[in-house]
Amino acid sequence: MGRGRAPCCDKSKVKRGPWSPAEDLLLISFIQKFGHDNWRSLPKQAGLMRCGKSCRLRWINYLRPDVKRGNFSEEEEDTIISLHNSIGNKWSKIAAHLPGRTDNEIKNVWNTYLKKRLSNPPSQNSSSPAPSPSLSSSSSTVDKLNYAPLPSKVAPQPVPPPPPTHNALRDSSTSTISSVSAQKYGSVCNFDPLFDHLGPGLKNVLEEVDKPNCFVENNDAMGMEVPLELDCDFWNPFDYLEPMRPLVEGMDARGADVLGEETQLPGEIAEENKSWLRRLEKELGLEVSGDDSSVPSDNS
DNA sequence: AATGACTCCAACCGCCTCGCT
DNA sequence: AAGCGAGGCGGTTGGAGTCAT
Repeated sequence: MGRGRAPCCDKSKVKRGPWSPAEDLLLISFIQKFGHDNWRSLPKQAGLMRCGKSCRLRWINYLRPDVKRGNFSEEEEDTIISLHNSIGNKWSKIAAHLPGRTDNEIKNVWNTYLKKRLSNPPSQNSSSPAPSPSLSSSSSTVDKLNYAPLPSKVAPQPVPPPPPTHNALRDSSTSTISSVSAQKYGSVCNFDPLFDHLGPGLKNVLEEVDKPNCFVENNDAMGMEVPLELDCDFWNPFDYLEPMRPLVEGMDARGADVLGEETQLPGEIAEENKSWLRRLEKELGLEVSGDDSSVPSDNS
């Protein structure tokens, strides 16, 4: 009589293992449009060959706009230790005290780093303190799959400034980006100058993500609105893609001028970014645009 | 250069809880 | 009250990257 738990999905028909960028984009796009009322039915509706649980986990642990990545601060570590002392392995409860951190991440940090540190405290005056987990992670698989820069142990990358907030974008007097012509950024899909250089495949993917809900193109001032479903300031698909977009001097991670002046003429894109686009298209298995034949096909 | 041990963390698994009927 | 389905949680694992030899 139905004893035993029904499997959450037909495991023979679902894809498992690491998520591809294209799957991430599908999931993000769907949740932006429709939210996630029903995780079980979500993958089918979104066109994902994934288990609902897997989608939920991927969203919560990685794709949510408010997920904080990178080093745990000392305060955060202290909070974890202190809460763990009092409530034990209640990772979700601990995570509730650390905005932007997920239970899974906290659990991993505890198991791989904090637990060891506590059981084997660094000797007094040690000149080689135990590395923080994020610092020791270097550029592992994780970095490859997460589409977000993590500090490297060897040569920490400069962390790009956070994306401009929705309000900042609206405020033409303060936004560095808004110093560029409103015409250029008037439409959401054109927000990133790189859009002009996308091949058709990547353009379709990114526009699909951006168009319906990430912003609404009503074009007063900058013409941008945050979707009702997402309580976030700003989301740019470029921030989530792998390989990581190269940093170009004088520009932020999305290629926007960070100096308050236009370092590039409208429509001009750093070669590094063009090359990055081509690699991205190849990686995603999309049609590679041909407007840039000068870019070497491989090895950066 | 090769390779085996170790580290780390995303993803999976299965149980628990909760809400609905 | 009991059964069921779905979401949530915590433990565990797989495998890529790094380090040591």
